[in-house]
Amino acid sequence: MVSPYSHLTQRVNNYDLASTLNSGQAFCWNLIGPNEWSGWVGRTPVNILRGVDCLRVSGRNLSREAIARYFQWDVDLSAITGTFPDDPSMRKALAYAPGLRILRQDPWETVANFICSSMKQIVQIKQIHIALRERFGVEVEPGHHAFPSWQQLSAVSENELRECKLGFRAKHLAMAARQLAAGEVSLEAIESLPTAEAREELMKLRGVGEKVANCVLLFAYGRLEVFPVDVWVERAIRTLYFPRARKLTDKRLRRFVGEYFGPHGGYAQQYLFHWIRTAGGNGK
DNA sequence: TGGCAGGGGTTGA
DNA sequence: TCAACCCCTGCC
Repeated sequence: MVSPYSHLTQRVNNYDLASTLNSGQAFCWNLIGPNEWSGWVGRTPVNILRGVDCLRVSGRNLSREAIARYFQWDVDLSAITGTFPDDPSMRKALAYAPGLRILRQDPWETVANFICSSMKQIVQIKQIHIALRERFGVEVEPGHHAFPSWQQLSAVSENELRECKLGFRAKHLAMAARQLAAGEVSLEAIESLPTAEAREELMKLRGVGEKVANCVLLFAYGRLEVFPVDVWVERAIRTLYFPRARKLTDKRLRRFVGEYFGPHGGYAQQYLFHWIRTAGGNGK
């Protein structure tokens, strides 16, 4: 039986869909027309269109609740950005993409994506993501393969994963899937843990260090205070906030970002990262 | 067209 | 603290 194709329309203001889908937090979205993207919410393939004052989502068997949660369109963005520190760089980053949101993605898909992200650029991460879907995912609609679950990937060999251009990350992903299958870590249980303990649990997974764990906490578990520091952000923080510091240890930098950027530091980080990466940090 | 450097990180010694 | 891990992209 073919499930019904439907549309959902949500009135929004201050939602920058392009920046949100193109800011290195999700890897399953493709631009298919002016202001229109094709991608996934969990195991549901959807298209989303940015209208003048609304978002229009189309797909089969849409759940408004699941879509709203993924796109976080009910979130009061000004209440979040209002807690950001008021300094020249932060103001420029905010002005550059004022409606940028942090999505709420599936934990396993996020773990897998970020295990694959190490030493890779966004284009390459997307290629790996697509290869994993097409090779191992279930075809839920003609031509649309859902991202493979950890149950599915736990039965896949390291060599088969290597064929998806994972390189040395193949071993990490295969082992992480097997650890989940063996019950060593529960992604569901992490939902209710305090952030520090949740991070420790995630870091038990092979291929998940502090940076990847922080990305998963921020993009999948909604821990908006968590501030992942990668080489882009590190460079940006050093240039923007410590231009004259010859010696700024990693420890001091981490303490600074944890304290300075406040209760939604992860959100602030996403604005800075997107601005630095796409505008070069010069406020274009 | 080919050679080379370097990349959004983790692991293990 | 640091090399090793794969291999793709961008640049010359």
